[in-house]
Amino acid sequence: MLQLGFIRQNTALVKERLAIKNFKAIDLVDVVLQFDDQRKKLQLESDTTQSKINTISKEIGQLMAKGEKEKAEDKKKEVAVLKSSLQPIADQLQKVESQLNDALVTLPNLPAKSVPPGKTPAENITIREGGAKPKLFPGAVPHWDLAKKYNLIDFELGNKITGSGFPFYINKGAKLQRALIQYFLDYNLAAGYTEYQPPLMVNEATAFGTGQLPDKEGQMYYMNEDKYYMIPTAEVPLTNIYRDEIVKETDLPLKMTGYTPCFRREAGSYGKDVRGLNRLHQFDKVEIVQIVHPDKSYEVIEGMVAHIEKLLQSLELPYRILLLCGGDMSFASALTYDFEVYSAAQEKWLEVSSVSNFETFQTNRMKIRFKDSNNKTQLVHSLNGSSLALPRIVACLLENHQTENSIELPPALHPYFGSPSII
RNA sequence: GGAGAGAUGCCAGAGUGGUUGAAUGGGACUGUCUCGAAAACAGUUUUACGCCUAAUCCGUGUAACGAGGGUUCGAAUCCCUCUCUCUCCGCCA
Repeated sequence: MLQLGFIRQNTALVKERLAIKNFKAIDLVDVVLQFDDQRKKLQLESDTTQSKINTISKEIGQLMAKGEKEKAEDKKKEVAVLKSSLQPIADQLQKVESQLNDALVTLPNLPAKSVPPGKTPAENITIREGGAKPKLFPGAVPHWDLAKKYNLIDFELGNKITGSGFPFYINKGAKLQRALIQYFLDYNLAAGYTEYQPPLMVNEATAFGTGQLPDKEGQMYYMNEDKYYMIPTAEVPLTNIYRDEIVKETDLPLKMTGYTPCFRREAGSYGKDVRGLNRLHQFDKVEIVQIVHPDKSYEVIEGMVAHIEKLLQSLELPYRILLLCGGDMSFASALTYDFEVYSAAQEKWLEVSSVSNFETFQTNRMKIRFKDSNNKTQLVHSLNGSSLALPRIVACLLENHQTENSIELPPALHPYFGSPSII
């Protein structure tokens, strides 16, 4: 969430930036400030009264010790009066605080200066492209056909066992998944990330910390009995590792990576977008997360982009990097780059990674801070990126590298897969 | 799932109703000493939100001893609920 002090000091700028993000309820900014004014006023009243009560209570203690009971009784009456006057103020304060909080939490993060205006994905800016689109032979087919032909993935079986969007990976298909995960993790470890295997279910505080709640509640599977959410991405447990902590400045940057299945309800999705591996309810992903010094985050995000770009190059897939426009960015992000790979048989681009700088939006919710050289506590910045989401990578590997009677894998995968091709 | 014990500051660990935001020890930091270091000695050492302020300094108020309620003039200390940890039993990959 945004920092109140910042909103107060830069009200015009905040409104201007929110507009770039295509946020409709700009008036909420003023509402927030009004609630904050009320809150301060009420707190002053409440604190002053409480202070008086505390003073008198101490006096009562001293009187009792001296045995001056009557005087003490008089003081008690005094306190009773103060307390009854405090009650309505305290109630009001609590109400205003929760109203303030509700409104504040509804405001999305401000887009960075470099974010282009725009409302739809069409207005995203292509930063660069790499890798050549392959020329497929006549008769080349989409990945769902290849998956069947080589018995790699069974979608129907997944339907039987769970439901649509929960495929089985079989034989070489399962091994390819395992190879990719291992390769991606090793690649991240070599770049200095620490590997974590986090829980796949998280509690409410955790889901709130990274911004899934209250905004994207319907996107997550929920365990009603235990009040746990299935993670939609490893970002959620990984970023929350340092929730409510004041880290040492010298420990920054904190770099975490982890492989997890991800669970998304994807309510409302249908049609050809969900065909095959394009959109699933459960999929595998390797994630990278960084907690960094606020001065460094924009440098770090470029580093993360370069990191993922090299990984994609090693897979020999045609890709492009998009700078997302204001309207297409997520609620919590200040700057997002999307990576898309070209699916040659479907003849379309598929998103396989999203790299974002959240600045203090998440860390303000999670209270992840550090002490700077002046010994002042301030919020760190958080970032994350997929490196990478597996299904669409698999789809493109299968489609783009298919030959008449096999699928050739890029050399980087050979040691992990144990063979140069899928036959 | 059943029975019992417990949850205090960076860590260990006191504290069972009244100057306790919190003893003591350790750690960390600062200073003295030293060529430097160690030792010794002295000092400092939580966070959030108000007020004051040019100030994120200083001063000052309120709150926080797992979380949320309650009793009381007053609660870390008493009561209730929840969460978590430990021990024993049961179950079990």
